[in-house]
Amino acid sequence: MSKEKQCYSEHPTFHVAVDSIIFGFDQGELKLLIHKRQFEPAKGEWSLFGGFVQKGESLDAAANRILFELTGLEKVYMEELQSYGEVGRDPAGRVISVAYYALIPAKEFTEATSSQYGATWVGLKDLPPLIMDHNQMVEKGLRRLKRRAASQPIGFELLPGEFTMPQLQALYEAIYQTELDKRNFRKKILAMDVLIKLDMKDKTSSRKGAFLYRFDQKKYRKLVEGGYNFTM
Amino acid sequence: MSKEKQCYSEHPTFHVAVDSIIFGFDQGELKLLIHKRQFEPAKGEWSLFGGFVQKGESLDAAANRILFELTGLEKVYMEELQSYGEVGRDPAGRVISVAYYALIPAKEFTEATSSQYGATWVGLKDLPPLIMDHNQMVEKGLRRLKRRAASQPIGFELLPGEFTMPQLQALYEAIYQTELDKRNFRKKILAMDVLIKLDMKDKTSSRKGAFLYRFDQKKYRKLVEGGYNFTM
DNA sequence: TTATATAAGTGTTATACTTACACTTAAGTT
DNA sequence: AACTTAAGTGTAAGTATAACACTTATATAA
Repeated sequence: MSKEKQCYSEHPTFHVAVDSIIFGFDQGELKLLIHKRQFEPAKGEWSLFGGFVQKGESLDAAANRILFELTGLEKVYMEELQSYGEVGRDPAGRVISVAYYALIPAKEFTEATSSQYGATWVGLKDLPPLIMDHNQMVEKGLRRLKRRAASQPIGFELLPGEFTMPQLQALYEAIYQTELDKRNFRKKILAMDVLIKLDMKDKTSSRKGAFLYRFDQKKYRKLVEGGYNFTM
Repeated sequence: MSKEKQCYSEHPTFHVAVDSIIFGFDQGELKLLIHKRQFEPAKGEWSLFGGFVQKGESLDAAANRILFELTGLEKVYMEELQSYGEVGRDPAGRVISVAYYALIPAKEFTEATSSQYGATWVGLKDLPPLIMDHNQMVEKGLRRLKRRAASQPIGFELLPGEFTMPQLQALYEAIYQTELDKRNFRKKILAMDVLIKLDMKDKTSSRKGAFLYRFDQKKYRKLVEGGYNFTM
C-alpha cells in the first residue's frame, strides 16, 4: 500500500457498502427478502441486506459474502445494479453504496432459515418503508428485472429446477403485472426450444396435474448469447 | 462527521474514482473521446476521462465535474454504467471506480478544444489499448449503447440539433454495425412521430441536398416514458 | 445549354409474428 | 356416476417486418 500513498494519498477515501435486492417468487407472487437492520443507525428498521466492503475484497465478493453471512445463501444469481453516492443518503456519515440485485427460488429460503436469520419474504405490494434510499433501489431493481425478463428467459432463475407451465406463466404475470393468454404463452415459450418436458406431473394445484418441465442449460446459454428478445 | 466515526469507523475506506466513456458520432463513424493520462501511474498512456470523487460530492456530481474540467463540456447526456471494484485493478492501490457513459454530438468538441485539452476522438475500430480495465469498460458501454438504442430513440443525443435522414440512418448503422434499408428505416422512424421536418436542406453531402429534421422534445419524452421498443 | 453523375426520396407485396378467442380432457371428490 | 377444477390444445385475423428498384433534384462538366 505504500505506492497507493505515494500516488493517491491527497484524495479522500469513503466507506463503501453493498446492498442486495433479493427477489423471490412463491405462491404466485413476486417477493423481496428483507430484514431488520442489526446495527445503528436505524437499528431494527426494515432494510435490504447490506454491509461494508472490506480491505482486499472486491465488490462482487463483498456482495456474495454479505448475502451468505446474512442468509446462508450461496451461488445465487447476482449482478450489479447501480451505485448510490448522494452525499446525505446515510444520515450517519458518507457511505457510497453499490446495489446488487439477486434472484432466488423462494423455496430455497424457507420459513425455518428465515427466522434463524431474522429475514422475511414480503410481497412487493406489501413492501414496508425501508431505510434510507432502499425503496428507491427496489424500484430500480424491479425495472431491471422487467427489462431482463424481456431480453432473456431470466425468469427461470426464480423457479425451482422443475416447474409447470402454469407456474412459469404466473411468474411472468407477476413480473409484468399483467395477465397473459395461456395458449399464446405456451406457444411462445415452447418456440424458444429451451424446455425439456418431463413425464411427471405436479398435482399440488389441480386434480388433473400439470406436466413438469426442466430447462435445457445448453440451449438456454446459446439463446442468451445469440441476443434475443422475449416480449409478451 | 462525528456520527460517522461513532457508527462506521471500524470499517475500511477506499479511494473512489469515476471514469467516463464518452461516445460521439462524426463522419459516419462512432467515436470515443480519450486522452493521455496526466498523472502517475501510467502517465502519458491512453485513458478514459476520470478522476477521484471529492468529499461532499456525489458520484454524479464528480462525473460531471471531471468531464467539465477535462473537456469543458457541460450538460451532457450521462448515466452510470457500472462499478469496477476488483482488488488489483489499479496497480498503484485500491481504487473503486464507477464508470459513466456519456453521449455527445461530436461537433461540440472540436479539433481546437481537443488540442487545448489534450483529448482526441478515436474511431471504435481504431481504439488503442487503454490503461487498466478501461477497454473492458468501453466494451460494456458499447453494449449498453446498443441496448439503449433499441429501447429508446437515444441516437438523437449523438446528433446535432438538426440532422438529415441519411445521417440518422448512418448513426444507427454505426451503432448496430449493420446496413439498413433506407425505405424501411424512414418508415419506422417517421412512424414514431417524434421528428419535425424543416424546409431546409443540408447540401454538404449531395447535390440534391437532404431535408433537415429536428426532433420534437415533448413527443420524444412521452414515447420514452410509455416504454417503447425500436428494433431494426 | 445540355448531359452527366450523385445521393435523396418514395410504395408495394409477401411473409412472419402477434393477438384474440372457446372447448375438451384428466382426475379427484361427492 | 356425476361434478368440479385446473390443464391442455388450434385457428383465423390483424399487424408488423422485410425485401425489393425506380424517380427526382441539383451541382458540375462537357
